[in-house]
Amino acid sequence: MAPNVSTAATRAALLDAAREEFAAYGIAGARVDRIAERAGVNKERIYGHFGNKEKLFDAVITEALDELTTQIALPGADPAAYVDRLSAYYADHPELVRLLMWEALNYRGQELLPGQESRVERCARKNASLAEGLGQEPSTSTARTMFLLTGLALLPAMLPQLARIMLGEEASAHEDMREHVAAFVAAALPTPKGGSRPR
Amino acid sequence: MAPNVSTAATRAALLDAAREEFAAYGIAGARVDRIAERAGVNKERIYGHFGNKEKLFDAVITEALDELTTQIALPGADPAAYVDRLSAYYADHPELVRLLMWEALNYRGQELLPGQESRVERCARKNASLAEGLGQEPSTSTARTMFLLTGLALLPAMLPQLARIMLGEEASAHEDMREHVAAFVAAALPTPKGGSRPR
DNA sequence: ACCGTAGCCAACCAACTAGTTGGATGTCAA
DNA sequence: TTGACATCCAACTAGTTGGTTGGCTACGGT
Repeated sequence: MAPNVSTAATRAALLDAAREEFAAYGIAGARVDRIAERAGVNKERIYGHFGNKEKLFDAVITEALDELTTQIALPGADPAAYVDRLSAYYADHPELVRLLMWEALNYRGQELLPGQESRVERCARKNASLAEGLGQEPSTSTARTMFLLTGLALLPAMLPQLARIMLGEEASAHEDMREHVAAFVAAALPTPKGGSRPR
Repeated sequence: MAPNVSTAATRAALLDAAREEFAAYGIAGARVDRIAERAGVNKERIYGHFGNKEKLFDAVITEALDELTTQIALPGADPAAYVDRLSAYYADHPELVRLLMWEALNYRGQELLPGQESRVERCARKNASLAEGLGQEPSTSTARTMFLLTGLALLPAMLPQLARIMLGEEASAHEDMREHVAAFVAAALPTPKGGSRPR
């Protein structure tokens, strides 16, 4: 029979609990017992729904990236504005930043990433949008720029300890930092004159 | 009596082994037994020299940052060149990048970081150097720029899985990426005209 | 010669951990 | 009514782990 509401609710509760636990502690540091407890579900259900700890992590990061995609529009004609709203999203969702970091540290170079095909596809669309906004054809160069924009938006949340050392109390002024990042990007990337229209 | 060569050698071997283990697996994922085995030293010596696992990590990252400081000159008048050589250093020492990431993920906001005072001091010197190179006074704004330059140099090694998704095979072209980062920085930051001389 | 100490070791310990097992309950189709 | 199956649970298992302990050896000072 089709899974009923209760099964879907169990799965959702486990994903929510796992997101918090993996964001805080990573894959090796997360505890399966704690995830189950936080979800109010038996530990065996984690294995029933997801198979093992690592597949649970994959499901968590895939879901978090899906949510990002539904909420943040493509770069378009204004990369600085794009970086600004992406920065704001990451500031509001530090768990996604941390999940990407744990994933990066766990990455061994060749194996497929969770949801790889759709992630590649989405990034290609972002690259195309950025290229159009810059009045250029999509290329490796524009993809590198897209990578740097994504990275710049992530940096403040990725390196809070470095921000603290470098900026002291000002490290808490997140909005000022976001403006600084957007200004940096605006200076680095020319806004195209005439021609291209934003979508 | 003063520690003899053998004691210093034990400590050095433990630090080397710990650097590899912590870089690869982080604090929670590292195994004390593996560190001791790799160092060719009894596990109890870790506790004898460092106290506990977390203090060992602190010693490792402090040593790695000390080495960075001895090898990379201050920003000076050419921030793009600075980012280029910093990028090259991080590309050659991915273990430092990873240690900074594990530290970031372990950071809980308020507690002192290992070697905090000297790290703050070094960053203040970098900020002063950058500010002078830009023909400005050191300020929170120049400190934010310094933070972004440091972050840009770190990005490719910090997010290899994202680079892979966004750039495909081109993700392995590290030198091209470094040039792209340096060009991005050169575009974002004006080179001062007249006035300031590089140190 | 003896004593104290530094530095080292093998073995140990108490607690922890991911994953499994045997069984219970509810639902639906025959 | 019965059987099959999905979904759930408490208890368990086999192995892991950070840190400790009791003792050995070498060395230097008295």
